[in-house]
Amino acid sequence: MASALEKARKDPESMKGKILTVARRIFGEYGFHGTTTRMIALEVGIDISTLHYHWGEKGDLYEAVVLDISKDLGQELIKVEKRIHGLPLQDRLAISIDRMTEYFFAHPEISNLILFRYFGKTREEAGLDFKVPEFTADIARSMGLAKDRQNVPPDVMMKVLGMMNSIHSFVCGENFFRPMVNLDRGTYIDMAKNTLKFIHIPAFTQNTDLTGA
Amino acid sequence: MASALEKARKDPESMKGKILTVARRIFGEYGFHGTTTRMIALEVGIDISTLHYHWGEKGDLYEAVVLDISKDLGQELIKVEKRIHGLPLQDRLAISIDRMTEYFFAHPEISNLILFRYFGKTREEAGLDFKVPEFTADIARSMGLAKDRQNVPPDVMMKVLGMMNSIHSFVCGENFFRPMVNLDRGTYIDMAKNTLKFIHIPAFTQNTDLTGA
DNA sequence: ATGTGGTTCCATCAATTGATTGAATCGTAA
DNA sequence: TTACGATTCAATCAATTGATGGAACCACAT
Repeated sequence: MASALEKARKDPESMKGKILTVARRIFGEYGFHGTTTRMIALEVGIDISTLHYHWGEKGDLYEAVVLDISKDLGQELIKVEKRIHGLPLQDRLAISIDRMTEYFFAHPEISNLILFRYFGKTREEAGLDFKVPEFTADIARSMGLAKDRQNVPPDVMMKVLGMMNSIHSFVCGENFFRPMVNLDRGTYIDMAKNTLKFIHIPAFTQNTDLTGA
Repeated sequence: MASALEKARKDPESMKGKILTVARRIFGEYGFHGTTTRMIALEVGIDISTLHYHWGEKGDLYEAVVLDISKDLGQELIKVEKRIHGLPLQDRLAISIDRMTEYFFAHPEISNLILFRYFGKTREEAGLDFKVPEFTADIARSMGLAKDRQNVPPDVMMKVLGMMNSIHSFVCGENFFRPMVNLDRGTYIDMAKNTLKFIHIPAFTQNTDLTGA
C-alpha cells in the first residue's frame, strides 16, 4: 500500500507523517540495526504500539522511509533538470552541484540513508532500493553526457557516481570533517560546494581521455 | 592493553588472530549494531564464550578492530609516502591513487569500517577514532601541498578528504555499483582507478583558483 | 446519551543478544 | 603419570527489542 505513505507525505502533521519524519532522521543517523522502534517512538512522544499501529513492523516503516526519500530525491532531480535545461555543460555542472549540495545539506538524512543503503548490509535481505541506477542514468542524460538513459557508457556512469558520492561524503561526514577544518557550518558548506565544483567540473569538460583501459 | 592486539597481529593463526580477522570483515559488512558476537563466533567456528574469553566485551573487540585497521592503514601510508618521495606532483598523485585504490580493494573492510566510523552514529559513544585528521594532514604534506602536518589549509584538507572518500566510495559501493556498469571485478577496479585519477589529479595540478569564498 | 470507528497506551510475550559461570579439555612441564 | 595453567564449550542469565492484545479514550454522527 502506497496509500499510507501518500497520506503521510501529504499531511506531515498527522501522526503517520510525524512518525515518518522522525524515522527518516533516526534511521539515517543510526542505520537500520542501530535504530530501535522505541527510539523513534520516544522522539515522537508516543508509545511503540502506536507506531506499529500506523506503520506495521519495523521493516515496513524502513521501506516507507526509503520510498519517501526516493520520491523526494526524484522530485528534486526533476527541478534541477528543468533549471539547467539548455545551458552549456559548464553551467549545468556548476548549478547542479550547487543545488544538489545545498539540498543534501538541508536534508542530510537523505545522504545518510543512501550511503547506508550502498555500503551496509542488512541481516534480512532488503527488497526495495533507491532507484540509484535510474537516477544516475538520468543525471548523465540531463548533463548531456549520454543520448538516452539507456546505454550510458560505463566511464560516464562512474564519473556521475563519483560526483554524487563526493557530495554525500561531505554531507554525511560533516560531524567528522568540520572539526578537522574548524569552520562554521555555512563556511563548511560553501567550501564543500567549491571543492566539489573545483574537482568535478574539469573531469567532465577536459578533453584528455585517461579513462580508456 | 595493546598487548592482546599485538599478539593477534603477530600471529594471525592464533585464536585471537582468527577472531580479529573475522571480526574485521563482519563489523565492516554489517556495522557495529548490525553485527552480533554470535555471527563472528559462528564464522570462526567457536563458541561465543571463547570469543569473550579472548577479547572481552563486544565494544572492546570493536575497538581492537579499529585500532588494528588504523595501524595497517598507517603502515600502508608510510610505504606509499616512501614510494612517491621526490617525484613530481603529477606522478605522486597518480601513484598514490593507484596504490591506495589497489590496497583498499584488497582490504575492503578497511574502507567499510572507515565509512561506518565517519557516517554512522553508535548508540554508546565511541571513544577511539581512526586518526583520520592526522592521516589526512600527513597525506597533504607528503603530497607537497603543505609545509608541515600542522596548519594544512582547509581547502587542501577538503580536497584530500574528497579524494580519499572517493576511493572508499568505489570500494564500499562495489556490490551496488558494479552491477550497474556490468563489469567484472578487475575491469571495475581499473575503471575506478582511472576515473579517480582523471577526476582528482587536475584538482591538485590546475592553477585556476575556484576555492576562494 | 449512545454507539461507532479510529486512535492511543499499558501490560505483556517471545526471540534475540551480550555476557558469565562452571565443568570439561588440552598441552606441557615436573 | 600427575599437576597446573590456559583454553574451550554447554548451560544459563538478564537486558533489550520487535511485536501484540485488550482496555481506555476521543471525535462525531445519530
